[in-house]
Amino acid sequence: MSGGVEWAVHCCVVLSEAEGPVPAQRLAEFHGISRTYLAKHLQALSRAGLVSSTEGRVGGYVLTRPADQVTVLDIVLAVDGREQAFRCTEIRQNGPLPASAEACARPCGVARVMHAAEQAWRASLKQVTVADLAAGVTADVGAGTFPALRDWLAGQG
Amino acid sequence: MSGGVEWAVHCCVVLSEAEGPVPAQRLAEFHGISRTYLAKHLQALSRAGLVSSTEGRVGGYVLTRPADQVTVLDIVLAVDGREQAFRCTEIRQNGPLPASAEACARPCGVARVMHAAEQAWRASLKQVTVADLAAGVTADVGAGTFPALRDWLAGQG
DNA sequence: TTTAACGCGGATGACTGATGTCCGCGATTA
DNA sequence: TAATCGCGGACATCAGTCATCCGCGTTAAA
Repeated sequence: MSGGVEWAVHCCVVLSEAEGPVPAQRLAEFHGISRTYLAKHLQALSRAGLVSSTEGRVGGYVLTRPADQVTVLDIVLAVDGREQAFRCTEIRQNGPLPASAEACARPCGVARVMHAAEQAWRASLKQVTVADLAAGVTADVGAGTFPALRDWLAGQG
Repeated sequence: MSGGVEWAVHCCVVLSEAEGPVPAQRLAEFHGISRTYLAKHLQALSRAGLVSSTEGRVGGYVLTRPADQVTVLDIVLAVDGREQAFRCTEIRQNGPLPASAEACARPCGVARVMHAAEQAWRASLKQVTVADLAAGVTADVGAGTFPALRDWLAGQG
């Protein structure tokens, strides 16, 4: 699992609490991470339609949907891609006793188990929204966190 | 997710249906995969205690436990390691507004969500045993599959 | 007793993907 | 006109996967 997912989720939480477009420069500075590399992941979020970007001088990123309609799964799939982590190489078709062609119409039992587990993983991520995460931050580190964030964002602009 | 997991699971299914120790050579030949590389994964299974190895001339691998007491999760953890796929880099402690030390006693909300999803993934893999997979093979490709496998294994010995 | 088959672990190299940077382009605003 | 910003491609680096080979000790058959 790529580390860019962590950055992207944290950025979405920040965007959900910001009042206007936030440029990648600010997001990177706020999180203490690489600006150029974070830009890649933000562009992936933009291509997936999760965030909207405004170009030009006072540009930046805004959440496209309300925070309670953006799940963590949405972000993970946008950054890490939609393909399954398990890739069946069909080794049942190899060797001296290969499976018949008609038996290979459906995926093999091993692949089915792996894909079911991945579905469970995705279902778990789908249950949590960016709004839930933002509420968790307030509960964890205090109600003053996001006002302070907004002040810092405004002070930089 | 490493491809060696797929090999290891298939090998465990074969071992569950074999009558005696099966050497890595046979397992690799049967699946049409690299012998030397498969040996690495089998050694990982051995270190994890899932299979027992007998050295020497007629050596090979045997399942240590009954097939209905070996879960797919056991195999995955043995081959791919027991660490979580998501690694929190604690970016909440970076930047101009770092989280306080006491707030960082517990993992952050993002990490909690990711770890919960991984737990769901593991729980799903834990529900399926090697015996279940073997039964699935019989259902998918016919009851004659494992007898033919045993014949082939005996014929090579 | 010799030989061949086998498991084990370390060293090694190729390859793939993740990570990270840089540059040029077009858009927008001061 | 200049500065800021998003976008995409090219590029370099690095870690992990994939795969091979070697030497060692073990065991059973010839």
